[in-house]
Amino acid sequence: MGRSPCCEKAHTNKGAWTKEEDDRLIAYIRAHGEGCWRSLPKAAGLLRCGKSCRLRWINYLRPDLKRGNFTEEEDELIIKLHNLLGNKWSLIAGRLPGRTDNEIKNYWNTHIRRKLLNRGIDPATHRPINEAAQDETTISFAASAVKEEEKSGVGEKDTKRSVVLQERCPDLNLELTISPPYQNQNEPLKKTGSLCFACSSGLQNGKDCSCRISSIGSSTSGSSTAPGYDFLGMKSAVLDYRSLETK
DNA sequence: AAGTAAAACAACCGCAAGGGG
DNA sequence: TCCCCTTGCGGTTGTTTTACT
Repeated sequence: MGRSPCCEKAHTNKGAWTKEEDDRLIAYIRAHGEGCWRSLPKAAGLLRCGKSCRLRWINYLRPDLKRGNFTEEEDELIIKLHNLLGNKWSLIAGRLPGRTDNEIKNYWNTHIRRKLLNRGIDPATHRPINEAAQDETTISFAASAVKEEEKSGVGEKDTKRSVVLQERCPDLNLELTISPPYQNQNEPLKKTGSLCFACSSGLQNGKDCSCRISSIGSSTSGSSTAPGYDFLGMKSAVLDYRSLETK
């Protein structure tokens, strides 16, 4: 027994929306507000399924949407957030007013991935490509999860998914203790090739670069007593993440 | 101008989480 | 506590547009 379909497929339109359908949907939501997507199509006189209406509204018709090209600032913000959150497009979208998760996802796949690759950065791990390929011992959030999936080949999809989530968003996991990858604490950061959040995002020497700070021995970071505290930029990243609002 | 490839965008599908009965 | 329903999310596919030969 499968679940019942979300709608009567035989009597629903699919594909591109017409102007008339858009108008109907807008008019209905203006009059009644969002919500009750399942019953909305019938009430609004649309031959669409509720999911389709919701998607159309959220991704295209919402009045607060900011259409047009992404700015350089938005680009960098998306990269940072993706580094932090992984493919949590809705969370990323929550930090970009007027942008939708779908829009950001598409933009990532068509523009930013290539941009990072051009910078020599693996878009999945946000680490330099050659380093990711060579350094098998260093933890790489996304890459390690993928490797684990490939290795195991077992159907424990959920387990794997949660592993990925835990590793990418350590702050969410209240059980695990987060440990930075092994790193000789006496060795200067430069020598080990570890990068701060900014550098791993391709923003070498940018204003967010903490490598520089670490390397000149900033006392504010307490780097001598807490090496690795700035692990992949999580010092700032965690703070950022905690301020995120869920939709 | 026509054909083809690549890029960009919109929409669909399946799954999971959360809430209510 | 369990089951069902609704909603939301992320991955993927399909279609349209643009660039190139």
